[in-house]
Amino acid sequence: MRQSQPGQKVTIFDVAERAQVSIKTVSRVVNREPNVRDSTREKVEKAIRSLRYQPDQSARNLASQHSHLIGLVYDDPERYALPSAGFIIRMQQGALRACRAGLHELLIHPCDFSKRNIGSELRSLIRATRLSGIVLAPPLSNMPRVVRAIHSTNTPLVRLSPGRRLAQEWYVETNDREVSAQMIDHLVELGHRDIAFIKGNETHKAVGNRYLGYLDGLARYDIKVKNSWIRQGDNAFNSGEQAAKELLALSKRPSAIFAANDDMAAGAMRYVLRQGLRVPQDISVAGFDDVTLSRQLDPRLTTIRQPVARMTEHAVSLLAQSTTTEPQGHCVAASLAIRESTGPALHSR
Amino acid sequence: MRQSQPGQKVTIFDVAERAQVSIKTVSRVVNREPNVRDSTREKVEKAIRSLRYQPDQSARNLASQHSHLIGLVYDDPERYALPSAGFIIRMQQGALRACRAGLHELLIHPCDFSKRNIGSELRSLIRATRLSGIVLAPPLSNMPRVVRAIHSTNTPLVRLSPGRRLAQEWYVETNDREVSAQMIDHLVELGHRDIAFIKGNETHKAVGNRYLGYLDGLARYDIKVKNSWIRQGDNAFNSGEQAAKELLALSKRPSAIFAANDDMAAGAMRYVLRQGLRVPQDISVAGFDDVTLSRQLDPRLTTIRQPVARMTEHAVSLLAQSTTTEPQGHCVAASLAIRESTGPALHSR
DNA sequence: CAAACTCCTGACAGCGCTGTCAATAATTTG
DNA sequence: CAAATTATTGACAGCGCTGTCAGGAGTTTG
Repeated sequence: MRQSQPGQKVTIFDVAERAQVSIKTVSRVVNREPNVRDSTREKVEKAIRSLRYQPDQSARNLASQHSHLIGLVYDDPERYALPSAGFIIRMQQGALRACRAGLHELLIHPCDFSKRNIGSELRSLIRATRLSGIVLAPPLSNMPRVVRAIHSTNTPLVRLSPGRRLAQEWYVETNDREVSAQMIDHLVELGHRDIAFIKGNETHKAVGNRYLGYLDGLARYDIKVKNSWIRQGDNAFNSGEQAAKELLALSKRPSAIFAANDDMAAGAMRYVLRQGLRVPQDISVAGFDDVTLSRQLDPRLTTIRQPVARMTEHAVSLLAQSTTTEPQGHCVAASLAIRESTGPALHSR
Repeated sequence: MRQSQPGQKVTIFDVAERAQVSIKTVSRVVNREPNVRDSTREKVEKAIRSLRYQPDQSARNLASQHSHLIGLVYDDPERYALPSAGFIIRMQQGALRACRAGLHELLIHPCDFSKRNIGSELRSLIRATRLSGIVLAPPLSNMPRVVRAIHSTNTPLVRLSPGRRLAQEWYVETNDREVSAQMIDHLVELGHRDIAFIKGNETHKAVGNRYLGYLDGLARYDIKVKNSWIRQGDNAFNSGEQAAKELLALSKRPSAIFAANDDMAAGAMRYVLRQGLRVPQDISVAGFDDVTLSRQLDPRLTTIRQPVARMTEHAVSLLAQSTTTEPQGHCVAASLAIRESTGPALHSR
């Protein structure tokens, strides 16, 4: 009786023979197809276990005309200063989790979103590897050219935080706007009413939603929007610093600064501290994203944790259903991470 | 005459027909095999271009019995606080670059190095996907169990910064020890002679080499090694803080602190600053790794930049030759990143 | 000029699996 | 209980490519 000898490859034939069924039935069991009698299934599973059979991916791929490979496509951070590394790692982690649960492997494909020919690049990738599905991260998920290119290949696509959603499309998004308003709740609870906002770059639609959430939050407490307290940043550290400089120069300065992302919040906080002011005693600072940096700052930054991993995880599992189900969207909730950079407002000042 | 219609799959037959050769000859051209007449090669290449033919990976994989997939296996950072995210991203970037140059795709496989069964986990992965090669990052690259498991599958393996190198093995390493001594050069040039060292966890053999480099450096200038200035850390931020505390408590304190990694250096710097001392005016601090954090500290940390991306890039290209060449090692040079946390020693104190 | 090479090319048999479809077994229905 | 329906299984033909090997073209040698 043949046992799994190291190096020996166990094929579906071996399993079929051992279980006294046809290879097709083994295939059914492996692929979790319906219409297999329970007793047969068990028999086959037992044979699989005892032989330690593992289906050969390449063969499955060729025969089934798709690769069981999920592509995770995101903007290449090589151009950035790598602040997004943590973000990418978390995306990968979530996607990997779902891939393992299904029968998939993960192919990562960073690409430079400023390049013209991403469309054809992705088409090549898809043709060559026969990707079974694609998860597209922002800002690529908001680029019509890219989305169209993928659609033209008929490859199932799930977009992450798409700006405008089209009908009949798969997507996963977060409640940016809502949770952004929750940050205002938090600040108001601490006694703040003079809350400034540093806007981000609008290319990322999601970042725009954060501003709307800020407005929602203020409205909820009948706080009047003060335009001088709303500064435009560009998502980068420096622009946060600059915005803080402008805010502190005002005759009436805010007691709290909420930035549309952590980098800008960090920049703002640095400026505030350098001016000899204390955070949070003199001014509270809050960000959005919960990047690694936010926990390394002193004081640690209050921010909003994006459930990035859960988003990609969900996206991949949607992909698994995509052949059988109608397109649908999904919202994964973000949550506040309250740390030391926000504190009670000192009205006594 | 058939043109590339979107969605239409172009097979090797189409190309063969167009170029008036057999499919085997097309295959030869695609795979860059020798023994094809130049004129034939050009004819085929022209046909490939005009039809935009792309070989089907799955079919190649099945027929050739290997996957053209390179596995990048590293320790799962999910357990860590993600400081290593930048490191992982850079590994991926380098590997991807080489993969694209060759005809490969990259499969990432983070795994938890503390788990018992990584060996069988990797064997499964290899059998299922028929990985053509593996790049193994530290600390996994130093675990005999893991290395043995991979060897047992006869899959080409390149280890990154392996501790002990075995004969007849592929590896890529950096000159940690040497460059570590260069950091001493740098500090001595600034006038320092009282240089403390914070050792790291010895599991990472490479980290041990950094300590040796420190000793080499001191020896070079006939500086006597002072044991009280050598503290043991565990690679984490806190242990750096603790070490600095011990160092500052000494009657004769060092004028510079060199830590075996950036996290510990950052911890040390935080403690120094909190004591009201200035960096670098009162004490210089240097690290090793050039993690993202090091550029976000204030002052920015002088450190050593590991050419991580180039290491993996090289590793993948070694893999490509591995079938034809004898195993060999390779050393990629690291370099100093001198920033604001190191400065002239003030002997006048 | 035949013999002995080397270089180039093509025919053909799979690689290990899945899709299709037909056959058979089990179950329900009138 | 026969007929109709549904559930379960297997035979077989590829999926699109590469490895093997044999044969033809081109070159060199004695």
